Amino acid sequence: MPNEAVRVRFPPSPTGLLHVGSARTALYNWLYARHTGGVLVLRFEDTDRARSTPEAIDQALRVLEWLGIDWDEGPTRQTERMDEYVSTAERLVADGRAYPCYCTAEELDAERSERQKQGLPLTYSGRCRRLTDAERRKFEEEGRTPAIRLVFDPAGETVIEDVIRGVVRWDNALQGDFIILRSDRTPTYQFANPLDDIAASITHVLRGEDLLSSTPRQLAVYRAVGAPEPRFGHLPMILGPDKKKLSKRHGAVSVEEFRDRGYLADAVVNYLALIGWSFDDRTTVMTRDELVERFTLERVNPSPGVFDEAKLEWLNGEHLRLLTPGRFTSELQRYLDLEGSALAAQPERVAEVAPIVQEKLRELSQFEGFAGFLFGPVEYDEEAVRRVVDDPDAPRALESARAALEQVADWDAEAIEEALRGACEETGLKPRVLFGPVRVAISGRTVAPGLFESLQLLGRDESLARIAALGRRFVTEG
RNA sequence: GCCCCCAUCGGCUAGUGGCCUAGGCCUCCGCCCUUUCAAGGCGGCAACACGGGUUCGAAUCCCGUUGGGGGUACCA
Repeated sequence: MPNEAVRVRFPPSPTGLLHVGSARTALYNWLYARHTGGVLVLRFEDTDRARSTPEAIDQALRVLEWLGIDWDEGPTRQTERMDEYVSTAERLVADGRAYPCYCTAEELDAERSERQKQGLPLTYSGRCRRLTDAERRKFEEEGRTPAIRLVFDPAGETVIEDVIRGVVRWDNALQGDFIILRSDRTPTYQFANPLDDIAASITHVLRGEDLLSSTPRQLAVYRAVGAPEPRFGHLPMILGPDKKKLSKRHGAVSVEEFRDRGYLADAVVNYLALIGWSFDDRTTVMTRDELVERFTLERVNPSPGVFDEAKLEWLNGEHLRLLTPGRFTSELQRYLDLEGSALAAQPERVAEVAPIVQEKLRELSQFEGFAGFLFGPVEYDEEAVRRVVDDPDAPRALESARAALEQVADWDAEAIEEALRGACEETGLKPRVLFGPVRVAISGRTVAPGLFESLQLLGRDESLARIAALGRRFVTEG
């Protein structure tokens, strides 16, 4: 029943941190492979030796693992296949499909600016293609080492049926012969990339739109070596809030930063899937399995999308709530360990507190500020304290709460709630008026987990002590 | 300069000629939840870039303009 086995690939160049744009490309390839039961090939394009680093490879591997993107073949590296690129280039020269080019960078620049001036496309003139043997010998004697250029037939046009953009066409006369092997004998991206895809029998090339205009040149390589052509699908770019290509100056753009800030991999995957793809007109929160089941190329959008951190944050909250309590606790503990938080040293306490914050957090990084008062002494937020001090009902609220809580026999959330509501009736104070000061008294803030659960976890003595302590402020400050 | 791509609320998007006085989600604003709130519930603001066609009928098709993006390297 599967027609043609799908074979896709993700070929990052290990020259820096894995960008969210690259991660999205990896994700779409992975989703497509998993959805179709196909194969995902991982390969590192490290022919740019000056910029490629082993650290970047490790980092990319860790990020993919964290995101839960696994691959079926590889990882391979282009530097392992150097001989292959060179011998293929030589064969193309022997076949007359490529030729040595002796032009220097300066000559090329001059040519380009001249064409620029004339309003012509900036393509290579092809002058070295017509060199005589004698001229070649002369250049060699001058010590020039040639690069190899592939002959690009200027006749007609190159047409593809892009999987997500439809028909795209280019005038072949505007392409020009391009370099496939540098003068140092290393291959260019335009050459190594298609050759590797051919070797891996890739059926679908799904990549960013920034690579759309390099398609004709790569197709020329397929044709030169007589390989069957793949389908191409160019994914929309991810933009920053200013609609420019997303970059460092927009803030966090490496996937690791989001991991370190306490985002869940599932939330990041869900969010990334939604930039450029949608399932229908109403589904937003999806698990990894749902994404795999629903992902199709037909629903990928061709227009670029802005990276919206606010929505990622919200989605992360949704995914935090989707976790089972046990899983939430372990994710939280893992995050605290990673951050080197002091709270990480009290895993039992973390496990006790986790359930009462799971409904409220959007990011794991909020935990410490949100529930730190349950781990040690309170740190009073000045603003919160002032609100209590300015409240004429506060002294009465604190005193009645203290008195009521003192009478609680079994110190659990239910009994605590009953006692505090009783205090409301007795004093005639509205719950929000009475509970507010109590909250500040025990947590030091106006924002905290559920009040009754917090009191229970804090313990009777500590709770009463904190309420009394805040009450004393009225004596000294009032 | 030249080539290519894109164009629905502030953001992500649904919409493939009539179901659209354009739907959902995020943000923002307001209200509610006899517990604050960053959680939950409810409600509100807010868009088919512009101009021509085609058609009985256009957000949807065609052309142009404008705007944005990408490419134009011995980077990938």
